[in-house]
Amino acid sequence: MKQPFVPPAPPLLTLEHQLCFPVYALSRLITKAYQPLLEALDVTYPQYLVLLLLWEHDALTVKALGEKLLLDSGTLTPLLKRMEQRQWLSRHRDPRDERSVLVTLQAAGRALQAQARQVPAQMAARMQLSPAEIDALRTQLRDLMNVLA
Amino acid sequence: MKQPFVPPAPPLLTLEHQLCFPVYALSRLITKAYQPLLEALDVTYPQYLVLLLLWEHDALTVKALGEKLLLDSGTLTPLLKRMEQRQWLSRHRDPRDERSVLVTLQAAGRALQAQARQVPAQMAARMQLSPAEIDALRTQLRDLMNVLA
DNA sequence: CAAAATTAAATTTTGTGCAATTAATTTGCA
DNA sequence: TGCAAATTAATTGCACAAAATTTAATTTTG
Repeated sequence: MKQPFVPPAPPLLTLEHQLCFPVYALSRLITKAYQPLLEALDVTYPQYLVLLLLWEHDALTVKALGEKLLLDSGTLTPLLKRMEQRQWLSRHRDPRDERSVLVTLQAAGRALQAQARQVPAQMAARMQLSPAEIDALRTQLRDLMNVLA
Repeated sequence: MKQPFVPPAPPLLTLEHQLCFPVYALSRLITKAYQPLLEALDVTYPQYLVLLLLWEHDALTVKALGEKLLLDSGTLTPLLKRMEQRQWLSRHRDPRDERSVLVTLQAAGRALQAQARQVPAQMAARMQLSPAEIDALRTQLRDLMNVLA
């Protein structure tokens, strides 16, 4: 016999019902999935993101990198210093505005691009998503980013 | 006059074309969005996730917490010690298996639940998504998690 | 039953992230 | 011109996050 309907109190305050957790956990899973691909280049995941930008733009200020990656100088400075030590990039004050530090891609950093060429396709395969699915999800997440940013 | 068609090399190796970056950035934006709500409870975001689980289960081993949150003991142990210092929880070896540490919610930790009651609704409002949209996105991200986990 | 293998945490090391503070410089504008 | 306000990075301190190693306890096996 059916029980009379009693609306249960919505159990919103559980891990299972949060949107935040899948984003948080997926972010770490993705970083972990990149790792075997990136360690061939001896790059960490955030360093790879910096390289993606420098491969496109060749030189950017710390501020510009921070705006594009949503990271502040407290995070970027030590990360960039490590990359500078490996001669992937150089860091110099902009002579026109001594407050700015210009980050410039070096030859060794440029050379990494060739080794990274297959990384996006390998990751796409790993995620078992079609290009269209990836595109749709990316757009959705970007929209949500714009709401929160 | 139209140029003859030359298929451009697909610019996959740019930040803009990565799925990983929106996930990574959104994760940090979400943590940041939680912060004003959580600092009223004086909890960090990962600590809040631990509390969500303990509010549901009352007591869990470090291993069980790690499996549910996808975090290892290197991350959890210092985090749990800080929560123990505040009397939100206790940490004791399981007498039946001394290898395991049982994490048990304390009264002060239970009391935080009342203060957190409105957090999920406030976050939902902040994200400007309907319950159905949240649910759909969560499912999609969970699926991707399962592929990568 | 004892050696080997497994399991669970803790510890150590390295690398982000971010808030808050500080220092240097540039810009606006009286 | 001169100087307060704004801008830009660096620095400091704390909290994750994960890999690798260590230690201790338990289970498996011969």
